Amino acid sequence: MRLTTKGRYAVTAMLDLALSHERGPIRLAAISDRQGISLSYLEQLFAQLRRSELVSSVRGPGGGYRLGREAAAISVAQVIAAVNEDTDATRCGGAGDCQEGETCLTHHLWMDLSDQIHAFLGDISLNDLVARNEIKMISEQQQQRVAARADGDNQIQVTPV
Amino acid sequence: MRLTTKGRYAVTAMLDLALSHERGPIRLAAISDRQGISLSYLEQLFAQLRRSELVSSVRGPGGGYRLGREAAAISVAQVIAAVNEDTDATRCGGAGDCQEGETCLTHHLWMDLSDQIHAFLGDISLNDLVARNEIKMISEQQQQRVAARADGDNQIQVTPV
DNA sequence: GTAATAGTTGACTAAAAAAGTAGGTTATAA
DNA sequence: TTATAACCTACTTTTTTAGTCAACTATTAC
Repeated sequence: MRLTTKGRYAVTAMLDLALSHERGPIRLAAISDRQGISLSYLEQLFAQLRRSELVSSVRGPGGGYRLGREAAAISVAQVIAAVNEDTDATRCGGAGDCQEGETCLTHHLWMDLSDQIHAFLGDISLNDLVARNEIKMISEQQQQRVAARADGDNQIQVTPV
Repeated sequence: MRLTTKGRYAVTAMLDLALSHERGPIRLAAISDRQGISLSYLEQLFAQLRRSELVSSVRGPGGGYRLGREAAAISVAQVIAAVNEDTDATRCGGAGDCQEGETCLTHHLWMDLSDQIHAFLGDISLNDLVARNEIKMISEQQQQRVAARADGDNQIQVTPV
């Protein structure tokens, strides 16, 4: 079982996509700015997300990424699984051959825990997250911060959305 | 968030203690044999478990480890916490300063997940595990295997308990 | 008192994974 | 035809895991 920055980044990036998907394809550079994730790292993650068909891409100028299907049909568990973070808590991957081919003493405990985590993460869709008030507020603050930063850096007036 | 062999070993070893605690202090070497965990590694884990007062030790011949308090009063969550596996799913440890001092987009999601895992693992005591039938059966098989191994290796007749 | 037992401690190591970097290639819209 | 942005591969650094090793101390039994 591991849940690290990688899985968290993937979910955060997907949520960013979900929040702004009506604005057409979203550039990874924009996600990088808003979420503070390195562009190169995002590229790696999105390669995996694409293979799992959770996103689709548009190349060239004006291009970027879209959600592969509606936000209500993408669960947090699917996003985490796509970047190879296994939410399985057992050592044996559920096979029960944890200790020299036999079942280890705590196998059933980890199975139960895995089920819990799966049930929890599998039941939350990106749409559910988009609807949450805390998330809406954080998203707005992030957009303002990015706009302010562009303003200060380049003296370019950014048109508010 | 991480749950690895370390935490699993700790819980397994503590459960082994709980299963045989009426036989007096248990040597780590015996746990090592039954559970297939390296003795040196067990020593490290038990040093941490001792600091958290989850076990007490008896030195010298006939010595070993005992549970620090009754099995019903030790939760799986406490054991895992004792060996430094944090069941916290956030990056910030719950502080909410995940992204350059601000709260990241998915902070609340990971907080909720942490709560779920904590609630689940905190509610299961070693005693609960001891009472489970699958675990009783696995424990018996392990004892038989160890006895058979000693028999074959040394031609020593082991007195059954 | 001496030997055996069993916990106690700390330093060290190999392997794996995570996290991030760097540099180039390809498709496409303007 | 040029700028853009996805795509891809290889590499590096850092952290963590999962151990090993060696020496030390307390206690019991003879």
